[in-house]
Amino acid sequence: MGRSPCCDKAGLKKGPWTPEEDQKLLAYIEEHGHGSWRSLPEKAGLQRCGKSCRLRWTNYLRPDIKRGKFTVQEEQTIIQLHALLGNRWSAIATHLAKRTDNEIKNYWNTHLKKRLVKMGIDPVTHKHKNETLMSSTGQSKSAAATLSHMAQWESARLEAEARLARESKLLHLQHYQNNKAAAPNHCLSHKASSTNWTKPNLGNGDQQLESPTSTVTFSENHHLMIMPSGENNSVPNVTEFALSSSTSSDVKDSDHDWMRQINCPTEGVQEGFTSLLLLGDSGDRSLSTGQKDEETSDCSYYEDNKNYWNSILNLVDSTPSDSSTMF
DNA sequence: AACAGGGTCAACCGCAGTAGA
DNA sequence: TTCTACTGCGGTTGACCCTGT
Repeated sequence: MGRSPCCDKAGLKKGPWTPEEDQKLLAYIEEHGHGSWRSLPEKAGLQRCGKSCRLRWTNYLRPDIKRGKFTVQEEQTIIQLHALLGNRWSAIATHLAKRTDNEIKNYWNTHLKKRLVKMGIDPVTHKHKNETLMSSTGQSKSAAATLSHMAQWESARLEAEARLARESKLLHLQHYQNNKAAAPNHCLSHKASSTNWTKPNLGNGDQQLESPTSTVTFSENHHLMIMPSGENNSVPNVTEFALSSSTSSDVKDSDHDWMRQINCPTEGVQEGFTSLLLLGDSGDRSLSTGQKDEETSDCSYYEDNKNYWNSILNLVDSTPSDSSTMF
């Protein structure tokens, strides 16, 4: 596995990009597409390595990037997806419209992680510090195993979906580049159009991307939703894809039933752990509403944990209650 | 006004995975 | 099968900015 030596070359510039460099890169990609990143700098007249150009493009210059403050919904999405996926920023980024993995990673490290720590929640496990003490009981153990199983399954599904989204994005970009000559369009006013991804206007500020397998709705004000796409699906849907992948080959139909049971609506799900977390930094909150005595706390922790994961699954689960097509 | 310390974020580094010869 | 070239990803760094003293 030879590692790319591109950045070791002498004479290549490092550090912050100048507006002139940005302009060169932007102009070149608009004109030719990025093609091979390695050869791009030379062709574009940049004294940079290809890697640096790619990073600048993907994290800053790309037209479909939203900058500025994260909304509460975005924060919630990040926290919930992080609980499910861990530090897989690119996978998380596929579920946040117009945010880059780098931006999400930075935001997590500088804001969200600290907030969790401040509240006594382990940012890695997303468990309240007290929860560790409860883990020795049988019920908690089985609950933990159940939740872990659930998380693994969802993780595999999301991973597959993220991969699919990436592929579609690529196709979309290629299509965009191919169409550029016919219909010149400034990069920064780029409008999504592709045979694989469409972006209908929902008229309420929401943006929707439709992949061949599912429709991902992004909203400033609403939870992320993934819905089965229209009737003309010639490609297996995301869930089927995930289920057929090696990472989730052990998930059988019985697991789906099991998932359904676990995922049945629970009172207070929408006000789960994360929502409470986001509502304020008031610090000394308990996991459940009200005070718990010692005898009931174990059960309550289990309930809270279940609610937490349910809220996560509500977020990522594309399954409307009656959509038998998904399973 | 000057300095120190902390926070933020763009950019870099290096590993891992993959495609193709 | 092996090697090389290349891309993608996550962790880390460091310059810049802000705030408090």
